[in-house]
Amino acid sequence: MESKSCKEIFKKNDIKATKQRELVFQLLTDSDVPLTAEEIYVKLMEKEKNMSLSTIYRILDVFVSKGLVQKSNITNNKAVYEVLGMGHKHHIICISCGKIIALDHCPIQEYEKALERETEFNITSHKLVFFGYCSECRKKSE
Amino acid sequence: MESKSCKEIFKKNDIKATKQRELVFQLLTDSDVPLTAEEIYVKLMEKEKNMSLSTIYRILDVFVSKGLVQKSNITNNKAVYEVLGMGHKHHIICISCGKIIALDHCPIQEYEKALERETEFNITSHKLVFFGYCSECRKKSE
DNA sequence: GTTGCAAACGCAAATTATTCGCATTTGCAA
DNA sequence: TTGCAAATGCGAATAATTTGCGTTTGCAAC
Repeated sequence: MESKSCKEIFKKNDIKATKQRELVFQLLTDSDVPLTAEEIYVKLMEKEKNMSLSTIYRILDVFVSKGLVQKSNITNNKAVYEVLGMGHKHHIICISCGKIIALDHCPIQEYEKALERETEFNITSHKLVFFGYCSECRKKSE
Repeated sequence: MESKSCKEIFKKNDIKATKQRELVFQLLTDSDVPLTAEEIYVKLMEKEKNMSLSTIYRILDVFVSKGLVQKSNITNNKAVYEVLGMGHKHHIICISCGKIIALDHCPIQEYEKALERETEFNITSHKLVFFGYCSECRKKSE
């Protein structure tokens, strides 16, 4: 059932269905946090579903270009990926433990309109990330 | 006069004054757009003020750690740096020509408070970037 | 069901931004 | 002027991501 809808999504988006792509998409769909390419690589290894890291990068690029997946460069090193239901996501990240939480609500849609008028840009997207300390890390440090 | 205030700023922030640091700081102060480490490197070369790229990175790290300069990882590759007058900056970047404009106004301060209550995070900072097409690139493509 | 071929994969090497180690130089305080 | 910790320059190391290329695979036509 799951894999069937996965194939349908691929077909609808002109993505050739391969074993690897299904595995990556499934993993992202099942995950409740954004994942890095390497995390996907490791999780698949654990499931005995080895595949090349470069393949994972290529697959993620395809998903991103089709709008199925959002890529976010939150920190200065690794990018994280997550499936997009509807609408884009923002994030809040704990600078102590590195935990990343996705936020569905977007508080700046009206501001974006004003900014378009002000800057004469045609704005197509935006990214918003909050940094701080999560409740667990705050408790630990007390 | 300029260089004097530069030395004063260094002294006030416990930063040892060196020729290289003054050059980098001056360049950032004079620039009306955020610069990458490599852009700084090239601009100084053009002024016959050669210095090592790794030194530039180290100097920028010092400035950032003292709060004099903001480092922003807007795209997935190069970080950009800019001096901070007061308050942080957001950005709008043209996905056609790559031009980056800094925005002084911050539209999400109230939202951040609400988010702190909602997520139990202690939020210390955030990043906001808009992507789109600037007026010049839109004119060109017409 | 075969066949053919473009597209996808795996692997290793390349690329790119950034950092690090270490020998040399420099700013500043005594 | 001297001494020494801190800063610099250089090249090598790192780490994430991309790319080249030979092999494999999905799928459409037969």
